[in-house]
Amino acid sequence: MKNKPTIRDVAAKAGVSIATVSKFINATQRFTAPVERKIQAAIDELQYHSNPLARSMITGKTGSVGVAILDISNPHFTSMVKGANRVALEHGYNLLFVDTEENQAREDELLGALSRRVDGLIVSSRMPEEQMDRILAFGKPVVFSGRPAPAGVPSIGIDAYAAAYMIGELLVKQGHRNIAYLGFAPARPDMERMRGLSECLEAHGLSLARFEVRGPTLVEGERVCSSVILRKDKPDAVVCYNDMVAIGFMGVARSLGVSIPEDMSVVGVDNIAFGRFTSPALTTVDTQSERLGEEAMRLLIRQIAGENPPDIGHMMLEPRLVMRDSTAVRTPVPFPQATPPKARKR
Amino acid sequence: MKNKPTIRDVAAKAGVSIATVSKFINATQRFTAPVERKIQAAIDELQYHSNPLARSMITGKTGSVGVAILDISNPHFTSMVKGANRVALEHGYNLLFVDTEENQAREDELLGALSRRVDGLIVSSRMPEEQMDRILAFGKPVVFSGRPAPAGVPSIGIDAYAAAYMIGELLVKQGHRNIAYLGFAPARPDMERMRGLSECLEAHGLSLARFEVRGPTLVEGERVCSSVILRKDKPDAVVCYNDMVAIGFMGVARSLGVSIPEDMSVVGVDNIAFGRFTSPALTTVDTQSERLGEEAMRLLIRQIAGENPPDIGHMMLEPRLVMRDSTAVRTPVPFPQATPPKARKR
DNA sequence: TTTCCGCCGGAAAACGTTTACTGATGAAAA
DNA sequence: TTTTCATCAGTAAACGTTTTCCGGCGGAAA
Repeated sequence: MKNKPTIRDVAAKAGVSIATVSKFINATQRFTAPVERKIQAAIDELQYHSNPLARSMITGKTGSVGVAILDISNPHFTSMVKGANRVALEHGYNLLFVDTEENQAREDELLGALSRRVDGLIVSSRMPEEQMDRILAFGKPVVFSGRPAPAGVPSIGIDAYAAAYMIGELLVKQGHRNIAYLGFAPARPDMERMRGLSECLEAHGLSLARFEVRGPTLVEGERVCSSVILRKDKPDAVVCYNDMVAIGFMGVARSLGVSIPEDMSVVGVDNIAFGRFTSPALTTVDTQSERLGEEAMRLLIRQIAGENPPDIGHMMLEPRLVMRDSTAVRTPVPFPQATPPKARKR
Repeated sequence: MKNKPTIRDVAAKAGVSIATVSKFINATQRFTAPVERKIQAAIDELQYHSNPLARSMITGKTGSVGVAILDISNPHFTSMVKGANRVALEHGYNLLFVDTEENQAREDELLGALSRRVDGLIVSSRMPEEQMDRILAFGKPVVFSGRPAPAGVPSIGIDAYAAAYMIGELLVKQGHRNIAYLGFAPARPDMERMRGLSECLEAHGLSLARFEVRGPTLVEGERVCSSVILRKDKPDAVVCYNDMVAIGFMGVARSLGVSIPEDMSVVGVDNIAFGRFTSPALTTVDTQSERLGEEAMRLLIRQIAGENPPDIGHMMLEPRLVMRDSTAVRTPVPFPQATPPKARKR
């Protein structure tokens, strides 16, 4: 009485075999009306729900997909998850998610545990290279989302290089001459952003100052702020790894008496919803977080359905500049202070 | 070669029986050194990981817990999830989560699917009353978090009444006389907030204006803003269902030329991280989101471990006022405009 | 009336484990 | 040397399904 009813209970109550019940439930064969009626009645009465574990054992399908994200408290990722969740649901899949920030060391273990519980995996966390083979040995379809993927693995992301270049162009055009980047070293997506930015500046004969944050978080943005503001050659614009860093940065910048954008322009990346509500509202680059999740899930589901990975390949979303109020045009200083124009070419 | 190795493969390679391998893996029995060595070698070589589904079928334990949350894009919930995730991990559980906002209609179905996949469930979404019996029939331990629970089900939450009362006291003490509440009707947690606020105001001889938002979101806060600002008898303070609503509200209030807190005070509930970065910084009540998740998970795990629900019962976290800059003291208007003092007592 | 075929429903194997239960082996106790 | 007993390893049943195969039944065709 206490225990969940099994298919056997239903079969007994309906007076048919378990095979018949199974086939009825899965609509894999039709039966005569009285039989179907009896089965349905038994199911209703017992409140029977088939055991997904047992089903999965047989079919090899679980009906869930895993999502490994870096940090669930970052709105960029929650948007992604929301997008992914929506299309997963549309296709009858559930989401099983792992916040890798918390785990790190246990990631390996988690992956192992996950591998039999899901039909596929979306990896959105940055991850040490050595973990890659683990992923590739995952044995199930994998899609990388918002981060560079190893060769042969379908992936989707935004063009981080283009995004950064775009920002660079904007800032230079606005007359900024002393631009700093707040990012973190080890991750490759960061490399792309930085490369785009510095190559853009180079093209304009400028160079890029660099400050390191240890993570894409509000508190890191706050932490790093004082060092960039107290720098002897204070930048007139900072571009941040993402909106979180930017928002954190702006918060303490203001409390330190630096007014944005008058004294310094700030731009972020991601276009999280809260960027509209800071003061000043944050200029940023939209990375289409939700769409990223949606497309990643579509890619994954197509793979699960058995389509050839080769013709799926890599998908690149176009970034879009979102102009708000944290950047302002400068009357550019024609040349660095106390240095004759010629010297700049040295 | 393509297929995942099974325990049988390991047993064959090690030259022992599958029972021996199983017992070795689960450390449920010791074996002689050479045997253990052979098994370990076989496992390493084959990269064997036991199939959690098959294990679950036998043991009846899944090693995962489900979390049903209302809306993953609300930082309050992500904090909760983060807390829950942390202690789940500590106890060797994984998190399986469901964003009920997206589902609504399918919630029933999801619950059914979930029930065999998890060892317990944390319910944090508001949910139609009729779903309750479904939950109670879940057959696995359930904890309600941050929302009222049916009798007999362990739960944890903050004292919403106290929180609201606290806010009321603050506003009245600051000299506000025309206070409005932005909430939504059907949910019970909302009722508690509203009751606390209105009873507090009543105690001071004031009454509460009420505006309806359709959800605890930024956009709802934005949407409702104009109607409260354009109201003939414009409130001098609004308390919002949560920080999301408050932040949205403040955003459009500013763009409509209402300056906060000079023209109007605003206070939220939850103390999400972004509240520090709006301008003005948001006065709010801390609901200990992360702790809420942690404690909910502890409660759940204790239940799963077989402790008696009765002596677990209900847990209530104390709210804490977080004073920031979106509220200001008013020089109270001694009596409503154009109305003689006596009339107020009517 | 016989033959054939399509439809309905059941028997049983399989999925990959865990876990009684059972034997066998050797060492310690008698 | 025999008995006892703990220790080590294996056999087989069970978990709740899906799915293949197969037999039986009835009606249509001959």
